[in-house]
Parts: sequence; structure tokens; C-alpha cells
Amino acid sequence: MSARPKSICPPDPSGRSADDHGTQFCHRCTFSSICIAGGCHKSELAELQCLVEHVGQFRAGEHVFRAGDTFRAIFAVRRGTVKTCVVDKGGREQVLGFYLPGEVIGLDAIYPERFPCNAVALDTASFCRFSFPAISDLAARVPAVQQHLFRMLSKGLGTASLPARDPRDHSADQRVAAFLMDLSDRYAERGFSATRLHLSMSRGDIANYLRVAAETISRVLSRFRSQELIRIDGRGLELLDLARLGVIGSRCDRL
Amino acid sequence: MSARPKSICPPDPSGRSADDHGTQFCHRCTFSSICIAGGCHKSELAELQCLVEHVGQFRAGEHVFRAGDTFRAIFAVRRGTVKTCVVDKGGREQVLGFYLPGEVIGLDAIYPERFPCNAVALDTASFCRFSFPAISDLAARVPAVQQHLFRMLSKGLGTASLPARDPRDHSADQRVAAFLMDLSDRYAERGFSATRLHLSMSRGDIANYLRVAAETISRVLSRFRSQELIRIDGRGLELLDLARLGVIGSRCDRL
DNA sequence: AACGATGTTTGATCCGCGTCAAGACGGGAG
DNA sequence: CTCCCGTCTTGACGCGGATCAAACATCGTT
Repeated sequence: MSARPKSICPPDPSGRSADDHGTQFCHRCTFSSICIAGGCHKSELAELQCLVEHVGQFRAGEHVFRAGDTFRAIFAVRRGTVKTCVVDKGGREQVLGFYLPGEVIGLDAIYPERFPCNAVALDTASFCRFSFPAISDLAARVPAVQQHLFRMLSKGLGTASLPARDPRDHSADQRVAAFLMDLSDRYAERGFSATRLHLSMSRGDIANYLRVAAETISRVLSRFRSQELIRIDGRGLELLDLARLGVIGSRCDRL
Repeated sequence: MSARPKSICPPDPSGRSADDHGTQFCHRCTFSSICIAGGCHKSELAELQCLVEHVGQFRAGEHVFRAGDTFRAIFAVRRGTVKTCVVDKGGREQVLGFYLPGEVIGLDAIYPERFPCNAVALDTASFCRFSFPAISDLAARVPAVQQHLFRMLSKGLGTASLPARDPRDHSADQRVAAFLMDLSDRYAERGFSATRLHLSMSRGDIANYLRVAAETISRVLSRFRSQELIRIDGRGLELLDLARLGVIGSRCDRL
């Protein structure tokens, strides 16, 4: 299940030197400005590093936390990929998001004080765990930390814009293109390749996340391949034309 | 455009005594625990009230702020209703959300330090304006304020779950039902009626927000009326069967 | 009152995508 | 190797909803 990519994806984003000690990895993390420098004095930095706890070696399919668990800490993905999901009343799983190395999960649990969703490792994954009481205490004393938390939280607010369902412009194509571009951007933001990447999640998970049928994902990817927009081999993916994908994803089909 | 509801909607949610002085209105606001009591000492409360600035008497269609404006403050709706929207590259408007009295807009501007969207009054509207530097400064000194901001931000994170597009269970019905239930819940949360409410936004805005065609909104509302789920007269709306609407909205069509 | 502008409703037609179904990989166990 | 099983791909068909189009209601103007 956690198959190594074979052909397309030489610099594997999820499994490389991500577990190196020191700041080799940390400077790519969302928390970096807190953990590394960010204007903190040395004593506060030390305090923060005491506060961080490494948890990990989750295997594919294992839960990091479950919906309903009481909220005590937020997690930064250190290695691997995670999906968050809920199970609706009909018993069906609803995928809410995917999280790459350097990204943070659990922020949506602050308000309800319980995790509103499950977090499931998609491949071998490990995390940095930040006790929330401790970090908000630190935030009250270090303005830079507070500000950083505000910004992280704010950043998550804007991401709720699904494309229109407009039959004439292939709405499924839009969603998939936007999804691929989003992945690409996020990998790039963390220092990985923006064009060659590995899909840790199954087609079914992507379909569920985008609220389309799994078969549609297959068809769209095949179409993109025949249009020379991507190369794809199983979970290995290469984006050949970021510009055109971006256009499809944000759909400006006229004017 | 800002037509008063005539028949169905006697206690008008948007225009009643909302502009009364004192805490008559404030105790229903999202900021209440900050503005009113919330464990603050008197001196800090006074400080906060200095910090609040009333802005307002926007008329329907006027902008509260525009996408790209530099971010300096967040706004709590005091009276009226607001929609947030962006204009995509094709020149089409995309409605992102609606905000009722007592709700807060602008939190998504913290990270980019610019407003990512426009805010447009749907009827006569006024606001409480909170300078963000001032309030985050206060948050650093008053833990309760900081925590409240964290919780407000966190609360906004979970709201990104559009229903599936499943042809056999009328996905448009789901969206509309969920939309109506959401409005009902939010009005109730602010002390207004959960069953008799006024739609300040046009069918077109609702359709745009839900990413369906305006005609579909009309059809679904007509269907709901013929099923005795709602009574509707122009912008006036009465929800007759919250239970059934809730079921449709969260779709548990089997099991 | 007549008028156009805007918003709402309803009907007719067509197309994308969900469903069903079958086949093609691809990896692990024997 | 062969078998099995899960994931992925591809085809055929039907339905929901987008689009086009045309009445109708409502409101502010002249």
C-alpha cells in the first residue's frame, strides 16, 4: 500500500531525508518561524523545543486521532501524508483534506475542544506534537508566536471555494486540475518539486475529497494525459503544463 | 431592493431594535464574551470599548471593504446582512458567504494582510470595527481574549463541507435544505426566530453561493413548498418542518 | 397609468457525470 | 509460476440540473 514510486518520481517527497535530525526538515515546516527563529529569544526557543514531542511511525491506515477525541495538542506532519475524514450518518466516509509534510492538523479542534474529524496516515508517517495549553501560554508571552498562530488559523479560512458545476466547462476537470495545482503549490512551498510528485492517496480518496465518482477521476486523468497536461503512472505523477492546468483549475474559459 | 417583508415575517431579524444602545444587542454578538464580561477586569473592558468603532449605515449594494484592501480591522455585523464575494478571472462573481447580525467578517484577511474578498451590504447595515493591532495587543495581555480569538478562528475552519453530488438523492435539494437549516441555526444562535426568517439575499446570490443555477433555487423552493416543508413569499420564509429539512440537508437516505 | 429594469417562476432540451458492469493491471501468498 | 484480491481503467446507459426561452411579479420612473 505504501508503494515506493518507481519511474516518474525520483525525489520522493514523503520518504527522503525528512526524518533527519536538527533543522534540516524544520525550516520547511509551517511552524518554522516558531521553532527555529522567528524573533524568539533563546530561552523561549528552548522552551518551545521542550514543548515539542515527536510521535510517530504510524503505518498506512492507522489513526493519528479520532473524531470525538478530546483536544489537547496540534500536530505538524513530519513525514508521510495524512487524510482527515468524518463518517456521516449513512456510514459513508467523507474525506475533508490531505496534509503534507510541514503542514499542521488539529487547528479545527480548538473551538469544539474535541477533534471534529479522524486523521488517518496514508503512508508511513510521523509528527511533531504541540501541547495546545503550552503553546497558547507561550503565545501570550511571545507576541511573535501569537501572531504566527493567528496567521496559521487565518490561512485555513480561505480554502472553501469549490468550483461551480457548469456542464459546459467540464466541472470535474476543473476540480481535478485545481486539486493537482494545489498539491503542486503546497509541495513547492515546502521545498519539494512542483512538477513531479507522488499521490499518497488512492483515486477513491481523491474522488471522495472532490465529491465526484472514482471513475470520474480516472477518466479526467486519462483525458489530461491524452491532452499532454500530465504524465501519470499509478501513483506517480508529473505535471507537464502548469500554466494550462492553472487555467482549467481556475476556469477562465471566456474573456 | 431592501424590501421590508410583508406577510410571513413579523419579527424582522435584520431591522428591529438591533441598533439600540448598550448591551441589548451586544450580548448576542460573537464578540460578546470579549465586549461584555468574559472574565476581563473593568479596566480592560473599558480599553476594549475604546477600541470598538461603530461604522455604518451602509446601503444595500455598498461595499464594506474590497478585495485587495489592506487589512487593518475586523468587523462584527451589527445590523443588516452582508455577503462576501470575489470576482474570478472570467469576470463572474463568486459568492463566498453570508453574514448575519452578531457575526464577524475579515478574519480571513489576517494571514494575507489584505482582504481576500469583497464585503457587500445586502440591506441597510452597520458594524462594530475592531482595529486588529489593538485587539491582538489586548489578546497578548488578556488570556481570555486570546483564547476567544483562537476559538473564533478555529470555528471558521470546520465549515468547508459541501454535500456530495449524488443524482439519486437530489443533491440540489440537499444543498438548499442545508442552507436553510444553516441560516435557521445561525439566526437562532443570535436570538432570532429559527423558523420565520427573512432572506436578505436574492435567489441569484443563493444560487451562486450554492453553485447551482438560479432557476434551480426557484424549483427547489417550489418543491419544498409543495411538500409542506416551507412557506415562502418572496423574501419571507417560514420553515414548517425543521426535522425533515435537517434530514434532507445532511442526507441520511439509507440506514 | 404606462413604462422599463430587475428578480422570480416555470417549461423544453441537452449534456456531464453517477451508476452498473466488465476487464486490466499489480502486488502478495502459496 | 499461478491464484487471489484490491486498485485502477474503460464502456454503456440514465438522470439531474444547466441552459435557453418566455411569462409574470415587483418596483422605481416618467
